[in-house]
Amino acid sequence: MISDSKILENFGLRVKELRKQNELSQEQLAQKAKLHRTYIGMIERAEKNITLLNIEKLAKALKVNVKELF
Amino acid sequence: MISDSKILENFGLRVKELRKQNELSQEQLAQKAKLHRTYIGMIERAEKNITLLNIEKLAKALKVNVKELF
DNA sequence: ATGTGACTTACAGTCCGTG
DNA sequence: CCACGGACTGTAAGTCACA
Repeated sequence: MISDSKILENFGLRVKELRKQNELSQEQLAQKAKLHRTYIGMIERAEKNITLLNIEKLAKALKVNVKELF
Repeated sequence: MISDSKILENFGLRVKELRKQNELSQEQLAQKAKLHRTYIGMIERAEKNITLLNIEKLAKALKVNVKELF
């Protein structure tokens, strides 16, 4: 746990949920978002405090507005 | 310019807008969000790629959901 | 009240791998 | 296919003096 806030957890769960809906593996999502495969895993497990530019990359790869990730 | 994306700009403008609506100075917002005054300025000017935990701090200080910052 | 340059420390993010 | 680890590099976090 890197923080006592739930926001990273919720964000990670949301990414996982949308990734599944798009039938993507972590690796495929990583490719689409131009991020590293291990990093996607860390985000889903709420182990990293993601930055805004990468949030946008994920939103695009998952075909949703940034808003819908929250 | 730290990126060719507009998301940091839009985010900064949104923070500034909400800050004005709450009639706060950058200094006062910084205090409420437990961030540094100069850091708030950098965010509003889109000079920093803010992380999710700090986005949450700003949302709380501005009394909106994270969603509403986008 | 805010912008800016300079700075150090912490951690975002990558890359190699394993079970 | 994913969780997790170690080692690494780049950049965000956070602060300050001064304009």
